[in-house]
Amino acid sequence: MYTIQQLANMFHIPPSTLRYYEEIGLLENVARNTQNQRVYDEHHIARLNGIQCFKRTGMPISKIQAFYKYEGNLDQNIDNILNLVKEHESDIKEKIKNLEIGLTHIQEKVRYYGAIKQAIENDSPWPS
Amino acid sequence: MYTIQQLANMFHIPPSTLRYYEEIGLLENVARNTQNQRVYDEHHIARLNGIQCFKRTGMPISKIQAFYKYEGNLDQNIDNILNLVKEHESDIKEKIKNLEIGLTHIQEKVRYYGAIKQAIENDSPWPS
DNA sequence: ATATCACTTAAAGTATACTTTAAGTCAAGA
DNA sequence: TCTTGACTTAAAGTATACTTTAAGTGATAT
Repeated sequence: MYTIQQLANMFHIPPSTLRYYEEIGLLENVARNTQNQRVYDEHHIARLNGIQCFKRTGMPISKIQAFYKYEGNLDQNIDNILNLVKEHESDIKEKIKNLEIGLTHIQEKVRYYGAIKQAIENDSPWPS
Repeated sequence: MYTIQQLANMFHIPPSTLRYYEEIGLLENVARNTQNQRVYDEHHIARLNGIQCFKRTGMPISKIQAFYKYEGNLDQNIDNILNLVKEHESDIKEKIKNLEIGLTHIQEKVRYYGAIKQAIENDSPWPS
């Protein structure tokens, strides 16, 4: 049993984000204590781990919502959920490819400006 | 010499985005014809290639702006620009790492739900 | 008793990066 | 001449994903 602040610390997100995730249906069945304060459990920990995995890889909220909607009724949605994760797999691979192409260009720029810096420093080595 | 529509086609972006980039200073010195219409040249082609490289790797507009600001006065900003590109290099590497970690998790899910799908199909192979 | 703290809500606000709209100009084709 | 098409502007609107604010509740600390 966890308070909203404990979960916030655990996942390095503000409490407001946890309320927001609940509001949009990403966190479900959040219990309340006698003071009407949210009480989370292991299910929410697991769910948040999943959410953070999806978010780290750039899955939009709408798709994360769809994923957990399908998860809640897996028998009827096994094809949907399989398509969703496969599609996200390709998305990630494409993102990695783009980043790798971009990385080599950026590294060229690092070398290029590094060389210019050297040239400038050699041009006036002892500022008189 | 290119019209806004030609550049838009070339870079697969709407003309409004080209106007927007000019408005925020990413595209500079755009000439006008007698009809007051924008006329772009090879410098803008080169600049847009650079911008798209930065954008593909997730560099925020504010940083792209800073890059070209430094580029315009390189002598005074060689350290700034070198820091900027090196920082972006690390950003890209971290993004790739995150995506690769996420990818293995997603691939586990693909296998997991694939197995479930098989199980469901074997459970009722001939719907009577 | 009172202040403080951790929570609660609904609604409005923020950041980023465009995109759309409305109103207008200019030149060429029917 | 009139319409069409490609452009122009400034301003408002959109999408995504939160974040902040304002007002309030209830338990604990002084």
